[in-house]
Amino acid sequence: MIKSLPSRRRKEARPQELLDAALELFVEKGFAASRAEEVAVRAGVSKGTLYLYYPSKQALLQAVISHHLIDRFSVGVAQAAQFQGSAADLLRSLLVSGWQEVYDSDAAKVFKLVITEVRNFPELASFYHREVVEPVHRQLGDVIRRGIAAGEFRPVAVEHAVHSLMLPLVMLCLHRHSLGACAAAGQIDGHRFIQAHVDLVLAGLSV
Amino acid sequence: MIKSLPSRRRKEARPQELLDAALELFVEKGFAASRAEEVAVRAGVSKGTLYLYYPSKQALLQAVISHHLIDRFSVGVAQAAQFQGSAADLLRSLLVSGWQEVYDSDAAKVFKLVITEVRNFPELASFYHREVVEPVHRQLGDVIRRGIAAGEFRPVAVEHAVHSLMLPLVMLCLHRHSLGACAAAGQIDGHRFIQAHVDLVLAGLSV
Amino acid sequence: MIKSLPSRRRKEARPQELLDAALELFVEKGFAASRAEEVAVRAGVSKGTLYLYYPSKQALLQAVISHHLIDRFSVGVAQAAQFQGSAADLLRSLLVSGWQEVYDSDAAKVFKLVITEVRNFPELASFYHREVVEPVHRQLGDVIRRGIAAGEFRPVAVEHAVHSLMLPLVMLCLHRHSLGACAAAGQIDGHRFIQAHVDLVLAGLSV
Amino acid sequence: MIKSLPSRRRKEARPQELLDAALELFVEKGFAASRAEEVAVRAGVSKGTLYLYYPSKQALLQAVISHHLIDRFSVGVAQAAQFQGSAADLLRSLLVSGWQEVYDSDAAKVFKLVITEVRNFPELASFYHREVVEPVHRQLGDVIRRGIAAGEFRPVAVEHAVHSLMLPLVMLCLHRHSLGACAAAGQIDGHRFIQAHVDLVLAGLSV
DNA sequence: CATGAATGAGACTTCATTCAT
DNA sequence: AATGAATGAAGTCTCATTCAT
Repeated sequence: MIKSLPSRRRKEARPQELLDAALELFVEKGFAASRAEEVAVRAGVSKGTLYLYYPSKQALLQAVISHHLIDRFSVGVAQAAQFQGSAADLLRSLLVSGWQEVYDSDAAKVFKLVITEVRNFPELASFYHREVVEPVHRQLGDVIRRGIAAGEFRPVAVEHAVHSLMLPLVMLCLHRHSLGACAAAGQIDGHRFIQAHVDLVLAGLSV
Repeated sequence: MIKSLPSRRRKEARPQELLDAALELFVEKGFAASRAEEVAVRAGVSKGTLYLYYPSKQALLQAVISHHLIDRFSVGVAQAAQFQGSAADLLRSLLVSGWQEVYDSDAAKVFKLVITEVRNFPELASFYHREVVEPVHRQLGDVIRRGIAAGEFRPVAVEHAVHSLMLPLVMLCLHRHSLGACAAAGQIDGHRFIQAHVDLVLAGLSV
Repeated sequence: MIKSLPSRRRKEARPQELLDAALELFVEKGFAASRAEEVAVRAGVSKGTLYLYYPSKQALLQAVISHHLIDRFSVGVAQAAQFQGSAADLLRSLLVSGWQEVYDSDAAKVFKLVITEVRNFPELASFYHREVVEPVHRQLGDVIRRGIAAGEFRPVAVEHAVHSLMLPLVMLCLHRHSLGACAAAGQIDGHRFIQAHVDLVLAGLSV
Repeated sequence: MIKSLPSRRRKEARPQELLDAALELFVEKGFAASRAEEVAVRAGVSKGTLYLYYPSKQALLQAVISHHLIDRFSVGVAQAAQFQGSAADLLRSLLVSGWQEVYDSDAAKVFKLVITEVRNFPELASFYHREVVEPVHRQLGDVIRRGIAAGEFRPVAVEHAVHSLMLPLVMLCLHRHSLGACAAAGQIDGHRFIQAHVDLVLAGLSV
């Protein structure tokens, strides 16, 4: 077998390569329908090696999800606090380029994985809530509240407005890795939709 | 074993009972992690009886999905065509109570199932697109175009507006049967959100 | 369902129809690979009806074999005893037309069935030996011994000579219902071979 | 568990051990009535290991038959061509010791297996015909034709004479592994019968 | 008598996990 | 550390047999 990298370097990269392979496969086939051996093969190692790094298939799933979600959505709160412009500009700044990036990243895959597997692994629910839902809602909710207080937005129900902003963005990620991955389904131009959607909701929010 | 109904009557109900049990279980655990025998037990029959009605576990999945989606979303087009009021009123009429009902129905579960399983059963993609995406998009798109033509709505990109309306409603259904089913996750008041979301987007659409 | 015969008559014929269907199917697929229901269907009755006549699939097998072998090969001994011609003529008379008939009959199928199933149902061995091997060997052995005593045949080992006569005839029956039933295999003209074979062996026996 | 051999060595022997166990069991019980696990146990491995080497029970059957028949009967043709003695001597040389060996070998079991299973696996028919029937018939037919041409044999129908020679030898193999394996059945002294049979038929062939 | 829906033991096959090398 | 042969629990599906109608 050809190894293009020195084995020291490969060894250190193993856990990451396994996580990548696992994420890809779990999103593609679902956790239960994915074979541990295929994860290993995609990562370029043998079945046994997988078990050197992760004690079980389930532990691998949890590592995959933790790895991609921890600390990813809890940043930027401080940055938002000191933003100078309007609430609408801040939301645009936070959401458009931020979620275009998410949409293209592995985090989009992780959303699919969480939605798909959370009922079999309920501990994922609190983890996901703590690492994703909570920080994002706190941040966006604060900005919307600030906009309402400043007379920039209509006095809407903040929680619902946050959901109106966010649910389509999450759904877009899910779609990309479920129906959107199938030739027979309609495609969505994600980047353009994110822009259009944020614009539309902001128009609805403004006085 | 107690049999409260004559077997003739039971027999006719079997396929439906099996479909109901299968939908419930597949949504709960995912298709691959669900055991055929548990579907049978939930339907109150034995393993063998399941195979009397469906030749394989996969055929059962397909029957579940077909049963709930066929013809459900292709109705109401004619009704919309002759609607007299404003485009906004028509959209509200179509979406709010319509999707509150969907949200409470088995169709919501089927959305979860389709998103979860479509990559393992790609034929679901074209089926879902034909039975759900296509009719809904055609209908909503037409109403929005009518609103734009009448000067009631701003000239937005119609496809994106449809997605802004629909993706959160679908995501809401998915959420109900994934994270929303877990105690540890945040809950969403679906009915109120549907109302608030449609209102918000319509506000964003109006001139 | 159309019943072309009065049900009284059909009822009386049931056991025979079931035996015929079972023989055909067991020879075609083997006992273990044959389904009880298919026997019933071929006999034109339902699965349940089969069990009204035979208590189990194995009982059906035993009935099939008994029915076709009992008393079929133990006849003709007396007839042979009073035959006037040469031993060779007697053998020709007994074997040629007699085994051409066997070759065309259900008995040929039963040979296949016995050979195929005897190791799973050892009681078949003694039954077959008593009803077929013993009578045939006694009869043919006697004729050969008479021919040797009369100076018509060379003093060969009688048991081996009987086998030289009989084994190809039995093998011919087996072939008809195994390889011979497959298009891809070579065919044997059974009737002509029986004639030629008996002639050849009798030539070998004669002084 | 005691493992007397290094696993490398064991591994290489696995396929052969499985083939041997499968042949034995399939001949004993028939293919359909044999359980894959019992094949594995007889080969000293677990159920799963069987599937490491053969992808299905049916593939195992085909491997068993191929393994024992391929190239076994297509040899010796050249040897026969340059034989110097009489046709009768050549036939005796080819058949007597040759088939005594076959009779004692696994090939005898394979004959039983082919006859028993060919109607469920029709691809066996062409395989058997190509690997066994064709080479043997060509070879024996040539020798008989040579004997007739040399005036050593009577001008008999060659194909029938070949069958008169061969069918009893094949039947003898079948018998050994069906009725002959049952205590309740009559036994045949195979080696002596082969000798006697070839002598008898050659006597019948000679002018 | 006849039916065929229902059952559940049992067979094939898969695959997560272990462990000797 | 890495491998991959081996295991056996578990899952899908079949089918002989039963029994209510």
